[in-house]
Amino acid sequence: MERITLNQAMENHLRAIHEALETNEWATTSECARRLGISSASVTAMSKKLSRLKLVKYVPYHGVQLTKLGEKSALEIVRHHRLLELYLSEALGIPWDRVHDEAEKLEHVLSEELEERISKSLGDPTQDPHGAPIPARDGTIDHVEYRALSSVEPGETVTLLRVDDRVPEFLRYLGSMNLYPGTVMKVITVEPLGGLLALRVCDKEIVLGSQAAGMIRVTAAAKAEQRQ
Amino acid sequence: MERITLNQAMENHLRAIHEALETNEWATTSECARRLGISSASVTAMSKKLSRLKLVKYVPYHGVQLTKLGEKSALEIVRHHRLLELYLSEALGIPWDRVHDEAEKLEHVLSEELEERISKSLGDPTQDPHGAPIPARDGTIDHVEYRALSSVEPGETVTLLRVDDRVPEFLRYLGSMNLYPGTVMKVITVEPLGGLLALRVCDKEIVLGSQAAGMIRVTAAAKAEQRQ
DNA sequence: TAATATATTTAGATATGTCTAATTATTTAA
DNA sequence: TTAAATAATTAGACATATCTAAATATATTA
Ligand SMILES: [Mn+2]
Ligand SMILES: [Mn+2]
Ligand SMILES: [Mn+2]
Ligand SMILES: [Mn+2]
Repeated sequence: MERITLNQAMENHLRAIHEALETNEWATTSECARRLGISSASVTAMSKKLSRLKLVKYVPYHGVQLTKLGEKSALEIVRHHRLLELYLSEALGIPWDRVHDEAEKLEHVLSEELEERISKSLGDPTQDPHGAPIPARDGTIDHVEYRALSSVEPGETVTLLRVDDRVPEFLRYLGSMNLYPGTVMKVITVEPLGGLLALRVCDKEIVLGSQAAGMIRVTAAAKAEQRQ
Repeated sequence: MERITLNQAMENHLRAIHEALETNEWATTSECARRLGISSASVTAMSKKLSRLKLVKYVPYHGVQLTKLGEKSALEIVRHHRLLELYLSEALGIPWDRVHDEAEKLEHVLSEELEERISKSLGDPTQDPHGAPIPARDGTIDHVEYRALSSVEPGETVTLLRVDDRVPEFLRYLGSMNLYPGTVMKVITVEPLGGLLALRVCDKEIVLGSQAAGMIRVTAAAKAEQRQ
């Protein structure tokens, strides 16, 4: 598996593709465009380029999938990104709603030596501040089964495992209610039409909209071990 | 003094100009080209651009000087660069010969918030690992008078104040002899032709070539306070 | 001062990643 | 199954920073 030199644009696209593939079989052009904040035409151009370099399988009008080589390359960036998020949060005290944007810039200029020292100084962690798994040095990554909180039935008790890290206001809102990865919560009621969710967390009642609940991933708490 | 958005190329040029102006009245095209590792033609193009933006005074065939605005902008990058060098060295243990190249990449993606937290965590330092002054938040910077070690007369005792940070092999060599900013040294002899320099440092004798001595800046030790 | 060497600029080209508008393909709804 | 809506691609353009080669200016030497 040959070594390929990636530039910033390629790295951004690869990470976007990787993250799109966490929930879908194909990374569609428009999904990548949305994640990257660029036009679909630009994504198509990059899909062709990455395909030429054997980093993705590109099927016109369907989208892309990562090849083995592309997966490996993407995981290197993802590792950079998530290690940085944790380092910024733990070592420098940057609030969890701002680490994503910082990491997005730093991930491209992190040398392997610096990556290694950051990882060591954090004790080779396996989770970023939002509950996403940090790929290991060797390119392996935990594969956790999640459910969206919005799909949980009333009466169930679940553990918060992971939250979407891209919307600062959302993260600040969660933080204000002390909803972090590891938090155990019981779903009390689900509004039939709007999907409004009432939760009990440590004897306090919290109400979440369906959009917020869709950005929160949990697992069944019965078998779910406490984490963090 | 209006605020200007700089991109990476502009930042690199401004820092190169600033550093060239530490020893010369004009930053010449070829000096900037050498520092940046690009062609003179490219430097000319950027000089025009920076001139149009009122960041430099550009006199064709002579070079550039920083305007007030350009000086302020350059000092922001220099602050990023030197703070990062110190942080990488102190907080992450990266050897002093490798921090320059790392900082060169990181300096462009350091947010003001991150800069501030790094500075705080280091106790708002005023010197980088190579003895260069770190500009303060407000854009002020220490102005120290240096002499090149190569211009010191035999018999004089001087204190090492600052070394060129761009050549890793040179820095490793200095490190192997324990020559760091703050080290006091006595010049024993100077070879008349080659400029070979014999020094006494802590009762050990060290011989330096003229090129190395030219990259080391010192001050007269009689009135020079011990530093670091 | 004139000739030569060196430094700088100009002209023209290239690589890259992005855009908009127009076209084409796919999916959804009637 | 056709028509309409949505998604993706193509074509063509643009901004940017770099390059090389040729032309021109400045500095140095004879
Ligand atoms: Mn993130
Ligand atoms: Mn990024
Ligand atoms: Mn440096
Ligand atoms: Mn740089």
